Amino acid sequence: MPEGHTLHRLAGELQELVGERVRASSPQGRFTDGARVVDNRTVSAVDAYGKHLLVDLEACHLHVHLGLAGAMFRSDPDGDAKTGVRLRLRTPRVAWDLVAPSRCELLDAGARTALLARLGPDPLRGDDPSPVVAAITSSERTVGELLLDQAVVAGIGNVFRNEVLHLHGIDPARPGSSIAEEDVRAMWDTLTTLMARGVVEGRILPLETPPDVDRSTVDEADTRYVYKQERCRTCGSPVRTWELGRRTAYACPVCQR
DNA sequence: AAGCGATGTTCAT
DNA sequence: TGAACCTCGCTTA
Repeated sequence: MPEGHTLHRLAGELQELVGERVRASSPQGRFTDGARVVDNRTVSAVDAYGKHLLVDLEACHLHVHLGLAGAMFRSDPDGDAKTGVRLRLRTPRVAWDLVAPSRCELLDAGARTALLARLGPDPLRGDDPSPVVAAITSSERTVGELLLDQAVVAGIGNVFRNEVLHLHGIDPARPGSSIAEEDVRAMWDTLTTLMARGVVEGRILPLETPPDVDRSTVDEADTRYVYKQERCRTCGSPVRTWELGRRTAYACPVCQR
């Protein structure tokens, strides 16, 4: 499921379409008009910004947001698409199928610019974290809410926010203004590391893995410190859960202050 | 078979 | 603040 690392990984895989003329279709029928516009255009660029995927086809911009349930997968260009496929992009060599997106739309240049303008710095784009530091340390909103606000930081989802706050011993309920600048910068660095690893591995794993553990055999669900855990994996205390920023916050009342 | 929640966001009230 | 929407898989009946 998609946080920023999923989209950046996907954008990397989709580079194989750059320079290719693609056939576009909407087997599901819910993007028929858009597919008609895109059909037979050449892909000029594919990029991820936070959780947003942008596919530029000449003067046309395709915007995809996977939401909670969306996915894109590579498939056989000669086989039939599954019925639920919103958009299929096909070359003679490969087909890419988009399923269950929350957004799949065409943007003009102005709308594309406006979309990017409302996103904060993205740890996976090598952005300057200074605006994040300023936004968090000047806000009375909780740091847990701020980390999920895509205008503050782009690409963070509920796993990364809860895990990074735990790794830095910070209670999600603290106001942003109570967080030291160096702590925000340190969290940014952790996010950069964790998310980059997520791009490579295709899933979210914890910061540390014992040296004797083969990471490929690790069950992803068992590797978080607090997210969806009964007990804190650092100290064993029961994990506290509550609603914060419209999502479930998970935190250790002992480790996180 | 039905219900619900989920690594998400937008729109209506 | 609540509902809606995208889909699927797990839980409950």
